[in-house]
Amino acid sequence: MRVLIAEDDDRIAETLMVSLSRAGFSVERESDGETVWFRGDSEAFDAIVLDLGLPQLDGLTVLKRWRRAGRTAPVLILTARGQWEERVDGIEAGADDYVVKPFHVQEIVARLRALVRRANGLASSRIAFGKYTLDLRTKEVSADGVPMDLTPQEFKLVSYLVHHRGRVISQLEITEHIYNQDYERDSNAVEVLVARVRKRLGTDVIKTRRGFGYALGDGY
Amino acid sequence: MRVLIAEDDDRIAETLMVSLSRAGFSVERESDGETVWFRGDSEAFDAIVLDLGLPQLDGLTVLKRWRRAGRTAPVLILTARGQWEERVDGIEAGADDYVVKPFHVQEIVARLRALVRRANGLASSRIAFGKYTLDLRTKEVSADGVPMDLTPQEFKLVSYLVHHRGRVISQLEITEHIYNQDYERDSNAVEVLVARVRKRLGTDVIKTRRGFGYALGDGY
DNA sequence: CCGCGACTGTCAGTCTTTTGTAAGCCACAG
DNA sequence: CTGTGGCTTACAAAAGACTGACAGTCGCGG
Repeated sequence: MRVLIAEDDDRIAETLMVSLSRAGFSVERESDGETVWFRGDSEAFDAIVLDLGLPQLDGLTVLKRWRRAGRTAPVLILTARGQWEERVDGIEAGADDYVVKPFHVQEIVARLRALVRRANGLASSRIAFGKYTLDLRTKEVSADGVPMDLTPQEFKLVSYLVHHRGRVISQLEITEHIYNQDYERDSNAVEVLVARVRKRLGTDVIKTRRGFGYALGDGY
Repeated sequence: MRVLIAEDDDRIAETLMVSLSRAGFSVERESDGETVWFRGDSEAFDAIVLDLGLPQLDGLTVLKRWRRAGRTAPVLILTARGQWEERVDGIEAGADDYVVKPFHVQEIVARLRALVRRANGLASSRIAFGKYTLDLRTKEVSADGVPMDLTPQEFKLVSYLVHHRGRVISQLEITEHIYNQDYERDSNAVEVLVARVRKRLGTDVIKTRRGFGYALGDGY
C-alpha cells in the first residue's frame, strides 16, 4: 500500500508518516502543490492524503486537475478548522473523504484503510446507492445509467446523505453543510429541498425520522 | 445529556445553545468564571464546554480546581485561534478535548458526543443491553436487529438509562437531563414517558424503585 | 438591454405525530 | 387498611413535516 502525504507542515507530516508506516503503509511525502500534483499524476499511489493549504498550488486545484485527467486514486482531504465550506467543495471536486485538523492519527489510519478497500472494489469517484449512482466528478446522479438531472442544491443534499449513510442527519446539520453559514433559524428550506429530491428520485430515497432528521432510505 | 456552556460571549453562547439543544443535549449556560466553577463543582453535568477567557476566574484555573477536587466530567475547551500553548496547558490541566475558535458548531456537537461516549467507557456508537441495541448514529433502538421506533424523548430516556446502567435514577435527575431547565416540578411527564417506553420495549426494561426512581431492569 | 426560464428560498395552510396535563385508579409499604 | 407514589388513559396543545404557490435572482439568448 503506497501512500502519498501532501502536507507542508513538518510536524504534522512527521506524525502521519510515523503512524502510517507503523500501520503497514509505505509512505512518501511532498510538501508543495506543484510536486504533489506532478507525482500524483505520474505515479501510482494507492491513496493520497491531501492538505488543502499547500504552497504554490492549492490542494483543491491539484485534486481537480487529477480528476480531470482521469486519475482515480482515493484522496483523503485534510482541512483546517473553520473552513468547513471547503469540505463540500472538496467532495464535489472528487475527494473521497475528509478529516478536520487537528485530527487523531488513529482516525486517518482507519479512514485510509477504508478508502483503499473501497477503491479496490470500485476505483472511481462514483458511489452507488440502490439503483442510483452518484458521480462526484460529473456531479450527476444516474438511475441505471440514465442521468436524472438534479439541481446543484439537490445534488449537494444527496451527496451529503450518501457520504453519511447509516446515520441520521438533522436538519440543522444539513443546513450547515449545504448552505452558507448565514442561515435563517426558522426556514423550511431543507424540507422543500428534500421534497424536490424525492420528486425526482422517488419518495423512498430519503427517509424521514420525525424529530431526528433524515437518512437515506432502506436499501440505499 | 446535560451540558454546561461556560462562555461569556453572548453571540457564541447563543449559537451553541441552539445547536446543542437541537442535537439533543439539555443545555445550561453561565458566563462568569466564579459561577461556572461553583456549578461545575456542585452539579452533575455530562459534559462541559469551557471558554478559557472567562471574567472573574479564568477557565484554566476553574478546570484545575475541578480536577484537584476530583471532578471528572469531560471538558471541552474553546480556545482562540493559534494559541498552541493554551492547548498544551489545557490538556495538562485535564481537558479532554479542545476546539479552536472560530469553530463550526457541528464539530462541537460531534466532539461532545464522542466525549460523553468515551467518558462512559463506550468506544462505539452502539450499545447493547439485553436483547436490545441502542445506536446513537441512527437514533435507533433495535430488538434482535429489528428497529423499534422510539420518539425523540423516548430515545433520550432510554439512552440516559443505558448510559447510567447499574444505578438508580431519580425522577428529578431524569427531568434535569432530558428536559430543558424550565420544567414543572409537579408533573407526571416522566411517569408517562416511562410508560410509553415500556409499552414499546416491554415492561421489564425499566424497573421502578418506589420512592427512589428508575433503573434498567435486571439483565439489561 | 430585455425577457424568459431555471433554480431557490419563503410563506401560509394542512396534516400528522409527539408530548404534556389532568383525573382517576391501582398497589405497595407501613 | 390507608396514604403516598406510581400507573393508565384520554385529551388538547405543540411541534414537526409536507405541499403548492409565489417571488426574487441569475444567466442566457435574442
